[in-house]
Amino acid sequence: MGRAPCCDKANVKKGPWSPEEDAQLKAYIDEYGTGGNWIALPQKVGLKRCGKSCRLRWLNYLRPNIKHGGFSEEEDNIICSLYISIGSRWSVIAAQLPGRTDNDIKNYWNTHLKKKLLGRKRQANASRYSSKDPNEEGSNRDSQSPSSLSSSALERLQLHIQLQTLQDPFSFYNNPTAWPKMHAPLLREKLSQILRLLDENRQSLNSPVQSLSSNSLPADPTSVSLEDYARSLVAEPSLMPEVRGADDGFGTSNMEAPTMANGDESQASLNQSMDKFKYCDVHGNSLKDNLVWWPSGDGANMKSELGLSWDSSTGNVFPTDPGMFQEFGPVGESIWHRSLLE
DNA sequence: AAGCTATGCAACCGCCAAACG
DNA sequence: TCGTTTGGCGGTTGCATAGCT
Repeated sequence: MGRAPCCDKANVKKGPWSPEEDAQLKAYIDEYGTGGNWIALPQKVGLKRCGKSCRLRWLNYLRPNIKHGGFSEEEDNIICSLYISIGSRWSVIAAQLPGRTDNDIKNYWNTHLKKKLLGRKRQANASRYSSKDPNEEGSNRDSQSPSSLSSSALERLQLHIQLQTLQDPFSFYNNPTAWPKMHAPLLREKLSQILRLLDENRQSLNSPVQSLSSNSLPADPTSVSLEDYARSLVAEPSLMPEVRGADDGFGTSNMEAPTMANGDESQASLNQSMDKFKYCDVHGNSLKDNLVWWPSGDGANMKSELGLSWDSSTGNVFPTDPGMFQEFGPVGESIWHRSLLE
């Protein structure tokens, strides 16, 4: 038996709010406030609405100083940065953008920013795969399979790598101050996890997709390149810049430039694989010239609220708390993963 | 002009955790 | 301590509209 509903659904109006209802609710709250009890509010106001519905309407639409649409580039940058750092915590992100609601930001991310950043093809792939086959029902939900990956986490990882590469694929070799944009050991560990799961899933699904070293490649060239890049980093730890500072590796202090691998056939190989996708979105469209994602302004006010560190020299945000990346664990199947299996 | 598809967004649903008795 | 209520949140749905064929 489930929990009791918050209101009598049979006697509650649903759907879009009329201007009259808006006016009624607004007038009441302006005069008396919410009274600290949303459930009781509709009755006081004289509305046949669920208390939750009133709350949502007030917070997302009627509340003073709400902005709708017209997101600025700076707001775009903040949303992208925070999404990559903390994921879909829309209320936290909204708290950094005065006048914006979590719902608005969520919608804006889903309908604009995600596409802008990741491109449209992957969206199409994702929807094509989503639960068409009854045997796959729920397979794209994070909670279904303990041995697969969170789509949100992987999406963030993909964005992170993509954005890093977008800025300068070899910044961590050439510019000590630019490193780390992501904690290297953690990144390597998570990449290993992802790649292992990709392999496991390919085997278990008997996928026709060949290994990446073969001539038969999946349809999405950039995903291939990302995977290729990831494999290079995992297979050749000397290519992965090491953090040699005295702290936990998440701060910006005491970082030294990573050691270059000597030799370097392996680096040449890495260069080659990275060249395949740098400056491209998932379709291979060039991004370099028309996108700048990291805020150039002062992000200091976000640090304390979010547990983030902000490297003002590079404009990158990363967590001071290692647990912030716990979602990279194997908790769900990814869209990225699915596109690789095509 | 009609039908179809894609897109954007408001609103709903259900879960979770805090507050409360 | 436990059960219930409520607020808050993120994910999802469904409708209106735009754009395309």
